[in-house]
Amino acid sequence: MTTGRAYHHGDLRRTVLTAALDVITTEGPAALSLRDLARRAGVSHAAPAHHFGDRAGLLTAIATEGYGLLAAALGETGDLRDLGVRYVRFATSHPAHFQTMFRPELLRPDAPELLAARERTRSRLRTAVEGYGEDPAIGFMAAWSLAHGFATLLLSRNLDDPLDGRDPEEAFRALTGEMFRATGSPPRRTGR
Amino acid sequence: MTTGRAYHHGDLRRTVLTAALDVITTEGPAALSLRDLARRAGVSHAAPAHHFGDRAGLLTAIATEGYGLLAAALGETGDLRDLGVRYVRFATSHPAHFQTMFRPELLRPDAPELLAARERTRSRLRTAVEGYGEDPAIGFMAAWSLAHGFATLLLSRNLDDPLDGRDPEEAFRALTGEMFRATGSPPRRTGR
DNA sequence: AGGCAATCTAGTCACTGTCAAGATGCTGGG
DNA sequence: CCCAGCATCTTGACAGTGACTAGATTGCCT
Repeated sequence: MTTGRAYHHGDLRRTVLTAALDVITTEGPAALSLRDLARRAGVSHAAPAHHFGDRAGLLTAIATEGYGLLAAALGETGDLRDLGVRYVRFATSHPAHFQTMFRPELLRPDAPELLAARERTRSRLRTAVEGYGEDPAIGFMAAWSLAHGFATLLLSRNLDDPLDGRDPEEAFRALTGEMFRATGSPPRRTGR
Repeated sequence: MTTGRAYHHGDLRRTVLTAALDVITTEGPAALSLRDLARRAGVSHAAPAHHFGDRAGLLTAIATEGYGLLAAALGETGDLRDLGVRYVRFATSHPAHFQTMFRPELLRPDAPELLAARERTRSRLRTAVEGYGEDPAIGFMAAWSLAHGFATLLLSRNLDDPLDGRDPEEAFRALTGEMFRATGSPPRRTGR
């Protein structure tokens, strides 16, 4: 019944994933209901569990995918400021992934695919920041904190007033301009 | 039964609140169960609802209290860097409040006490940052993003590696030192 | 053609939030 | 002093949820 073919939905895994992203985008990861996702996909209430195990498994899959997408979104820029802008852009264009990635209490903490994807993305960030300040670890934390804080406040609708209609990416660019103005090595511009 | 006096627990509201803070600290706001809190307080399953209405009401109360505590924790410093350190210190010493404050999807979005407390704290931040950069709104977002990002990454256990045993507050101080080094007006030191 | 594993269904259980109706104890006005 | 009213708490019920089990269906591989 439901969609046509009774058994073997075809691509249930992907269908559930995108439905989940929809829900998370509008109502947050806490509002996720496996049964609701099953209804949306037109399958029985226990079907999603077969693909993801349980709720934490589904969210872990989303987070893992998110780290992959983030790594791709960051690209190969050598410009630190561009890197930050891309980080912010990823958060606004993939809010569900972004939110889920930073809610460890909802994930399987030791899922190997997740750990691998996260480490790959993190080392990408780390090497990109290298050579900008004196202490690489401090510089890494500084750059990440700035971009992450901006993205987080943006998604939680805490920057609406100060932005006042401005484009978030442009605001972030201005913001980094003000802060990084005279650090050790100025960012070399790459063609974006 | 349970604790001695049958009816009229005495301070159920506060008891439930602190139990909730306990749970949120270790397992996050999503793991909160009103029935579990009732059990911990030795009270019937529907008793908490009388004080908070529903789950969102409880979390809204926590967030409201959090904004008050944050305003108090920020104090009256004129030193921008100290202000950031205090922001980070608040996040680490009141993790449950901090996390709840920035999860709007779990809160009553238009609770007047919440809006008032938030606006009071936010304007405190805004005026503190005023006069540091060129564009006040940009400076406000920059300072807040940096402190908030650091605090958020810290609480989600994303900075464990780069910190490598260092004291978070000291790391944040070093971090701001590197970033703000040559902005418009250097922070004037106040006796802390 | 036949079996096998992947996929999905159906049924169940304990748990949760929320609501309604009733019980209990405090408090202040006569 | 007492009793009416009110805040507080209990009890019971209902729908929705995640998770588990056993069984049905289907595509694939040899």
